Amino acid sequence: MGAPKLKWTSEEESALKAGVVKHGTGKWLTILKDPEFSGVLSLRSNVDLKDKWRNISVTANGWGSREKARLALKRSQQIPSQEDNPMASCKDEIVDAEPRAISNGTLQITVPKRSIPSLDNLILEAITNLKERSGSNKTAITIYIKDHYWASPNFKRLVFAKLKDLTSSGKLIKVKRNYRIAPSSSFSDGRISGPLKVVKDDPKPLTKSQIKMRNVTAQEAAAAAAAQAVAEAEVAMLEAEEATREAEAAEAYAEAAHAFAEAAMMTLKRVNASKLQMVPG
DNA sequence: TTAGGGTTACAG
DNA sequence: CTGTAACCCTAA
Repeated sequence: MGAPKLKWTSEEESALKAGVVKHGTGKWLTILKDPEFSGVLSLRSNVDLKDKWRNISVTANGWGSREKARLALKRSQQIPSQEDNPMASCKDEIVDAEPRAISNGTLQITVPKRSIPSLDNLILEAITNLKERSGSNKTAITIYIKDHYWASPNFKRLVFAKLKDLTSSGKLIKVKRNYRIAPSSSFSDGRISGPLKVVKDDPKPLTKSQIKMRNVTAQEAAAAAAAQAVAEAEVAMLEAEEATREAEAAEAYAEAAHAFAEAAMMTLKRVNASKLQMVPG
């Protein structure tokens, strides 16, 4: 709630988030030196970035490792009246959908370090992290993903189409106006609707000493770009699918979308392959 | 250089 | 006074 010292502007926050998405959590100095963000973050240090990210994580999540420590501290400080009443008997409808997807320890956003963040997983992550007892609505899900990842002009439509698809495929349950994760559905597969399949390709056997930092960074950036291309290809295909029901002339469009998706995948593969060759001095 | 504990400054 | 966000200090 506070707006104390040198408050962070939304611009700075955005830059930070973008930087994390691009370089991954931790690389604060890398993010800071990135010409793309150095302008906005020129007044911040790497430590500031780290701290800010921590704060963002805590507030966005509701329960970071910091809040626990805080509460523990408070408890020992105000030991008085510790009647302790951990919710006598929570009659609240038991919240199912245990956040199984979040077991990263630091949980947090899934940075495109190795895996490709498909829209499916993004949506699941949004619902899981939002922890809405009665499910999350479209708006909340959209905002979540928008805030933590990227924003495309047709993003809203994208999510809507995807949500619809997931609901009809039984992965999500639509209750009234909210979406919940299907009880008996381990979502964590890498499946993507339609014929397109995410290549979990991950062979990362390279020894650290063999890769130049610069190359790794470039690779990750390219992978992120490719992932977005794939996501957009998904949208195109979904929209094509819907269009097919109304107009049969959409076949060409669907084919184009498919071709685009394949092109994106090839780009990804090329990137991964090229990194094996890049071992300059 | 980064992660985390701790402290300060400000809002409610 | 309490909670929170920015800032500080230090071990690894």
